Amino acid sequence: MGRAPCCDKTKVKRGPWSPEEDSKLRDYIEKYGNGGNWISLPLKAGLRRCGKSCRLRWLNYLRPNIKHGDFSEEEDMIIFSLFAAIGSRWSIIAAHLPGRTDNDIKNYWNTKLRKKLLSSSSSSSSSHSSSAMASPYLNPNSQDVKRSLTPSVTIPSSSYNPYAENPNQDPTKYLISNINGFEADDKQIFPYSNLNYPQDLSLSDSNNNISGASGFLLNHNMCDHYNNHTSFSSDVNGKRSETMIKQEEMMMMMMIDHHIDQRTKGYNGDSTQGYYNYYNGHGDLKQMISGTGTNSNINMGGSGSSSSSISNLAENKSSSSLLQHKCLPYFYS
DNA sequence: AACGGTCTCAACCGCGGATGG
DNA sequence: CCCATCCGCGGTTGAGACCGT
Repeated sequence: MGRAPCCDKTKVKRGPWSPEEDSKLRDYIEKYGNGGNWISLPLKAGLRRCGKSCRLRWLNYLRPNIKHGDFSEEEDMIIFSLFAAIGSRWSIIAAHLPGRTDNDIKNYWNTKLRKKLLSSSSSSSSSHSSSAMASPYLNPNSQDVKRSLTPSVTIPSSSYNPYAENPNQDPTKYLISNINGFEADDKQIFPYSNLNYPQDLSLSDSNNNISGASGFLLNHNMCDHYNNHTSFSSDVNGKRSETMIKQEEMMMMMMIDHHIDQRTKGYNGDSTQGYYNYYNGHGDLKQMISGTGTNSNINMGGSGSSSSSISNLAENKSSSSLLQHKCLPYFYS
């Protein structure tokens, strides 16, 4: 016995919305809101539509400040990064892309980005590219990743090749799930659904410098990592699983690569040094973030003489405003 | 111009979770 | 607790647009 339908489908209109219906729905919601009840809204608004259909139409199309089409390369980058980190949680990804809807991002992924990912992962050679599509963290086997990390990286090459071992499996899913390595317990590691992240983060800093986007992603990941460090440190049995370690490694690789990528574009954002160091086992993450460590290897780098910890960066007005105002509270909360 | 294949994206479907009685 | 209801989400569908022949 199946689930009862949410409405009587014989009495509601289905299919594309007419301009008149859009107008009715928009007018009603702008005047009264949805009243906390989508099911009863269509009746009140004089629409012969299912409440769920109204909700969808509003959220995906009529809602103010919706952006459609023309995803920027930075948005691609963010989608790639978040998809690699959390998978197909479109609503969460959408929350990081102001004006974009989960449906839009899902469609965009399925029709465009997914293909680009597959094409980039299948072309193994390439010099380091600044293109989001060719970003080597999507293919940890790439020579670029190996070159950008130290020889201590010990990721079995075959296990990351979606074609070598699982030719019949959806290569995208396999690739991503192996980058993540945490299909089963990702909520423990990246509990995005429970985060208190501010939803209004902009993607640029106060100077409209895109390095803010870099810092945004980077530091959200770092926030996660930091806030859940105990989850990384051990499982319920007090052990660190290979999966957990791999997750950390992969996240670090992503961060490093993303920053290298940003720098090749001429952005002078946060240094990658701290991530290298952490990745290479020289730093303690909490020390690295708080700047309390004594080993210079644990600082967050910064180019030239301006190396600093994250907390120092927070004092620096030239650093990302996101870092200063949005992310740090989460480090210290 | 006609046709068939492919692509896009708005909309639908059904499930799981949250909430409240 | 249990149950009913609703919300929100991700997967899927299909009509129309687009493109190549």
